[in-house]
Amino acid sequence: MGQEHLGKLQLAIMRVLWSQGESTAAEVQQALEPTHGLAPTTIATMLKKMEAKGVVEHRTDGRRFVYRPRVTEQGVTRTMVADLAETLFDGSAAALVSHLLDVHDVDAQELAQLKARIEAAERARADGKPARPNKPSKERAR
Amino acid sequence: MGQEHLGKLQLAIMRVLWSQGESTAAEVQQALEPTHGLAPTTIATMLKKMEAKGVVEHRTDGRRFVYRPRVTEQGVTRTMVADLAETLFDGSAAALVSHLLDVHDVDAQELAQLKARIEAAERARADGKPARPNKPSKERAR
DNA sequence: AGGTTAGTACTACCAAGGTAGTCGATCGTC
DNA sequence: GACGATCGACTACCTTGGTAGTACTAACCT
Repeated sequence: MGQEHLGKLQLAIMRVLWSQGESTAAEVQQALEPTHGLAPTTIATMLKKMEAKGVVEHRTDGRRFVYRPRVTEQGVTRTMVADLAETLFDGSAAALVSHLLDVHDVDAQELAQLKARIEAAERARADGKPARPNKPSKERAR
Repeated sequence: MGQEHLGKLQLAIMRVLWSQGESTAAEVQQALEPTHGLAPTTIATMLKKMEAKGVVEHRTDGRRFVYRPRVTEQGVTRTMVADLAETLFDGSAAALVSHLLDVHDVDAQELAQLKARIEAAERARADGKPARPNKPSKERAR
């Protein structure tokens, strides 16, 4: 099963891969050097574990391993947010949004932007557009 | 630092404590029986670990341990959401909301509610003070 | 060719969540 | 007073993320 459930370091590594495209462990390590001062071997090990999990894959170029993402940023973000929404809000995206408005600060400017987005979404609904053919709305029974 | 960072089982246990108030390990286990079919010892161990972390505490009633939450549901939810927003959206609540509108289905009715909330928040901003009119009851009981 | 270097593999550790068995003290009962 | 049922304590194991040292090997440099 493709668990696209990543930890912080794994996320950071994926971001390098997403933005830089194919990279070797050393390249990833260099990119992460400023923020995470980690040993090259740490990155290499992490990449290996991530390959075992299926989120990256590698090809061999001479004796270097060139890694490439196997999942998209959207996909990862999506499943991670969905997962949190699931455990915390019984799967309701609306409840999560609600919580965010309640408890986390969103400044006036952002509020206005959000309102515009919502109105856009409403218009899309009204136009009868499926808005976005996404996954088959899996029943969240529980 | 109070790590109020809970896993799924820990969350489930906390929910029992939050809704039932003080409970023994056995009571928690019984409450969770239908959904998680776990051994009583598992719950007891988990409670012990959770106490070590500071999210619950116990008092002794005869030889039974009666556990009680030390953190609130709001607090836990808040830090967990904030944490996800941090790792995924660089701490921006607005970006997370944006993502939710983008990618996760929020039906028309929910959109309308959300819009109302945003407008309320905007008014609150303008008035400078609190005011949280209708909170759509975070409804998750089953 | 021989030595240095780069780069992966292998191995090991720690912490935390999750899962559960066994032990020991105690309580109620016969 | 012995006896089984309770219940917490202790212990152990598995998994995963995170971290890194050591070993091996192939390439490169002189």
